[in-house]
Amino acid sequence: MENYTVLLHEHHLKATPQRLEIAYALDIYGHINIEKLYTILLQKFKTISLATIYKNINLMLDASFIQEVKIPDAKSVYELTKETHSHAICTQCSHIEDLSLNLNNIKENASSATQFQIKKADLIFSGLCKNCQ
Amino acid sequence: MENYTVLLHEHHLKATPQRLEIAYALDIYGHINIEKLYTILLQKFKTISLATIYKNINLMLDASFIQEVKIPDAKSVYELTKETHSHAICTQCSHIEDLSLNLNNIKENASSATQFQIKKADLIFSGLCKNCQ
DNA sequence: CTGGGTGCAAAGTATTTGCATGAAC
DNA sequence: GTTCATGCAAATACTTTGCACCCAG
Repeated sequence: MENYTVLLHEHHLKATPQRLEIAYALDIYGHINIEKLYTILLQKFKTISLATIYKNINLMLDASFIQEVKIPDAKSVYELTKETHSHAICTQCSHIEDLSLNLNNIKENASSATQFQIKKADLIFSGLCKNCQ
Repeated sequence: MENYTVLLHEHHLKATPQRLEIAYALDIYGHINIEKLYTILLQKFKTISLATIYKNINLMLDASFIQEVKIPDAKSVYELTKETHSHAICTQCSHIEDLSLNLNNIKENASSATQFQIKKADLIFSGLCKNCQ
């Protein structure tokens, strides 16, 4: 990833320095929670406020520029919107990894079991990452 | 389900009237958020406080008497601990359904893809329930 | 230039804590 | 009787809002 300005514009968001830095941080770190994002942005913008973070996160969510990932026993983190994928989180070090899994079969099973018209499946694994085992 | 006193004791929790009612409400409704739980308990205990709800929910979570279910774009709900299962939520009416799916295969795939030692998989489907389609 | 973004302060909402009283075991 | 739960009030944490000023397009 490189041109966050274009990416923001594609989502009908103005490319302010603060937003560019949020996009950059999400891209580099992969998954960040509000608190950490604030800490990171503070290094670049000495006077940035949490209100700005929250406003932008909410706008970016509305614009589908980013996605929220709800994690068991932890605060939500945010990531740039990419192809659909699942997550694995380490209960020891909190490291989060993306993974692509084919969920078509399981979606069909769920659909016939529930009679739901299923639109998406959020799947998150918890365990120990390679380093923490 | 019937004897919530025994069930509470099995989890090393005293069987107070408030807790019995929480257990009953969770059993009947299946999945409830804090706010709704408070509303329900208020009918039985005119002076119950939200603090009591929160304290009990946290104790019950610690004791694995109940589980939290994090839902996309909505507040968490709680359910009595049962066999491992997945959830489907209707984006229209918020109805939540439990379903049993065999995730062994997908867990193995995730394990080899991430090198994680996987302990659990939380899977939640979003879509339209039979009534809302 | 103009619409929208930023930062600050304040408000609003959600959750936790301390403590005196009361109930479970 | 002893331990722990309850309910209230207050404190803390989290998130949103209003507004004056400023910047991206």
